[in-house]
Amino acid sequence: MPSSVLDAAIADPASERKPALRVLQKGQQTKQAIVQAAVTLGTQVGLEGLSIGALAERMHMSKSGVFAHFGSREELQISVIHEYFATFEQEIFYPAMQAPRGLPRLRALFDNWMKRVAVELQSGCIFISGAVEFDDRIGPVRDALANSVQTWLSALYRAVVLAKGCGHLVSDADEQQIAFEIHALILALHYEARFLQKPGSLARANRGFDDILARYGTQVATA
Amino acid sequence: MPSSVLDAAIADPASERKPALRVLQKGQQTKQAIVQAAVTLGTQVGLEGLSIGALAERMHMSKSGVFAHFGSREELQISVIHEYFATFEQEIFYPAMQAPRGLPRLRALFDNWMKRVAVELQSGCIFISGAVEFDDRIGPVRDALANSVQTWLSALYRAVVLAKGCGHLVSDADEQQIAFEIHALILALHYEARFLQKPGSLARANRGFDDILARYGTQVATA
DNA sequence: TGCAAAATAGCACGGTCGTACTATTTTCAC
DNA sequence: GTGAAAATAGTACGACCGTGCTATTTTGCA
Repeated sequence: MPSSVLDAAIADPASERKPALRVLQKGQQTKQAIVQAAVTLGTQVGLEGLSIGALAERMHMSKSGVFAHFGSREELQISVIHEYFATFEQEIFYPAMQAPRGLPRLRALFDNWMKRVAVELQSGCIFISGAVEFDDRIGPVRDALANSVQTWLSALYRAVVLAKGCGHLVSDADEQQIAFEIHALILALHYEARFLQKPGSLARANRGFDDILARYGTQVATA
Repeated sequence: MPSSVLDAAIADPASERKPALRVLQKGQQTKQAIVQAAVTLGTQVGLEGLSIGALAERMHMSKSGVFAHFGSREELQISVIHEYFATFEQEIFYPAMQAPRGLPRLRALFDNWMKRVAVELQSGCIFISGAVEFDDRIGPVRDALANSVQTWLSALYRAVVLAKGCGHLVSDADEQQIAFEIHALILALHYEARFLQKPGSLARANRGFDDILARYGTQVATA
């Protein structure tokens, strides 16, 4: 899939002589707007609940007008997953990379995540709802979702490994276990705050994270 | 809703004179069979994915034949929730009550839960998928689901409180925090093992529970 | 400014859904 | 065995779904 003029020219050499292949401005522009709206809608009703008709209505477009941009519902769902992952990177991952390696960065990662969860408690998280919807299915949508989640959790895991490498975590700390437990806190927060609407959940997730650091952190880190 | 002949007689005094109101055997019998099949189907496709047509096909019945037992799809969903909760009680809660109060009982509760999760990793858990499906909806189905989950989590919470009361947990242990973290382990296990199919998840959930007990348990308990 | 191509709309089809209404079959006390 | 009531089947309706096909409109370089 060519994403720029350059890519298109490389992919199709004929375009050098026949310059009919030009930059499509309007199309890609509205497509991006559709995907944005689809993410908003998808966080509310899930990837499965996302329908082209409802999306078209929200965009003040016809069903076929929306449909033409993707060619299939699955392609729309995959676009939503990619876009959602991009905002995850933008809001959580990249800012955390500014923090110094080790425990500060790990803490920044978690804190940014928690800040985002505070938003998601009103709308929902596609990585969580999608996991439930596609856990026993196969196909490209599941693959896209699983890959995105895997990439994200790997980033978390690498932050833990790096923290241990910096001597910020005790030498016998199990990085996989720590990543598992951090993930667990986020999932429980979503469940108890969003579905059960139980107060104090946010504080409990934070406290759980602090406890993990207290258990595995070294004096070097706290100093 | 009269669930026995006695209840029916009490609810409607006329039935004493007019014995036309008799025990309906066949009907309730097949209704129970339908609910059982609906639970099996529901754990696979979720409460929202549960359709009367698919259920009828699996039961070798007509759509209207199945429908007549419930009167609405919502009532079917609620029946499924109740039935699912009952098996939760049967397989996890009641057996754990046999264990002595305190930490042994808490551990039995968790162990039984883990045993059930091992089964659910192939099929799914309605309490988890339902939470995602109904987290921003209102109505009787959401209420039934939330109530069942609340009841279940309260049982877990009370087991923690009881353990602390027995002196099996340190006096400054936060029971809500402990219940939150145990719940978190189960959710992460479902996510990582069922959706991501990551090996070692079961061991990590078990290790997380052991860590909680190691942190908050007293010498009295381990002795 | 014209004109090809891209973007969007309109329409139709087959499918599934929940459910209302009616007909048929089965159950079970007398 | 009979007959009323319960259980089940049959059928139809309107709504929404994804998607293919054919207009119509809009875009943007020549």
